[in-house]
Amino acid sequence: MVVFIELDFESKTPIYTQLKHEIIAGIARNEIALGEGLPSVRSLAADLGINLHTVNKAYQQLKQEGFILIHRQKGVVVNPDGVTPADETYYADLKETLRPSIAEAVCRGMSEEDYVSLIQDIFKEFKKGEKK
Amino acid sequence: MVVFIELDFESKTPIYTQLKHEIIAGIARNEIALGEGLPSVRSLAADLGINLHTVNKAYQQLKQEGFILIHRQKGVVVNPDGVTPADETYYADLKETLRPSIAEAVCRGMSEEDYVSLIQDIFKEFKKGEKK
DNA sequence: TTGTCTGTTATACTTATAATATAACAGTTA
DNA sequence: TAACTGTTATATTATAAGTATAACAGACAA
Repeated sequence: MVVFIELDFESKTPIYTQLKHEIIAGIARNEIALGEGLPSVRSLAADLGINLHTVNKAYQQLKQEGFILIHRQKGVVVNPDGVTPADETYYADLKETLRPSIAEAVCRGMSEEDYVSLIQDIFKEFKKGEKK
Repeated sequence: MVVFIELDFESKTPIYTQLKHEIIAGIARNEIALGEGLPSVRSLAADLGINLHTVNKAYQQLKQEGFILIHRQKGVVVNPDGVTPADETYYADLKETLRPSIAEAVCRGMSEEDYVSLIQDIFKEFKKGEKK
C-alpha cells in the first residue's frame, strides 16, 4: 500500500508536499482506486519515518482540494466520486504556474514541439494505468 | 525599463523568485535584448520598493543559471551569447517538476489535448516578440 | 583627486514556514 | 475495557525570506 511512496529527505520541496504529490500520482496511475482507504496518519507516519503532523498536513490539504474524504468512521478514503473536475479557475492557475517554466524553456532554445512531446511522455506514464 | 516588472507582495512565491521569473519572461519576450544592461541592484530595489539584497539574490541566481553576466565595469548585462541551451539534465529536471502538475490534471479529468493546447497558448505569448 | 556610482560581503534582526515531540480529547469498534 | 481513529493544542528547533545598516574595493566623471 505504502510501497509506492518514496520521499527524498534531501530535497528542498517540503515532505508534506512530496507526500501530496505521491498520493495524487498514485490516484492518477490508478494504483489507488477511488473509494479505497488510505493508511491512518499514525501508521503512515511510522512507515515513512516521519511525524504524524506532517502526514496530517498533507491529508488536510488533500481533503481541502477534494482528493480525499475523511469520515470519522471509515477513516481516510480516496474520493469515490472522483476529484473536483477542472474549471476555469483551475485553468487560469495552471497557466500562471506553467508560464515561468515555458519562459525559461524559450530562453534555452527549446522548441514548442520538444516541450509538447515531453508533456506527452509524462501523460503516457499515467495512461498505462488506465488498462488496469 | 523596469516598467514590465510587476510583483505581488501577497503571493506566497518569494519576491526574489518572482523577480527572476519576470526578468526571464522579459528575455523570452524579447523585451530585453541580449547584451542589454539591467538596472543596478540599488536602483532596481528602490524602483520596486524592496531591499537591495532581495534584488541581489535574484541577480546572483540568474548569473548562476547563465541568464546574465556581471562585469565590474559594465554592470549587469543580459548574456550576449544567449542562455545555456537545454541539455539532458535540463530535460530531466523539467520532467520532474512537470509530473506533479500533470498528475493532478489527470485526476481532474483534463485531457492531454487540453493540457497541450494550454501549453501552446502560453508559447504564443512569447512568439509574438520574435517579430520585433 | 574627490565624489559618486558599481557589485560584493558581513552582520543582525524579524517573521514565517517546516518538521518534530508530547500530550490530550472525543468518537469508533473489536 | 482497550486499542484504534482523526483532531487539537502547545512547545521547540531549524531554515528561509526579507529587511536594515554598514563597510570595502573598483570604475569613472568632474
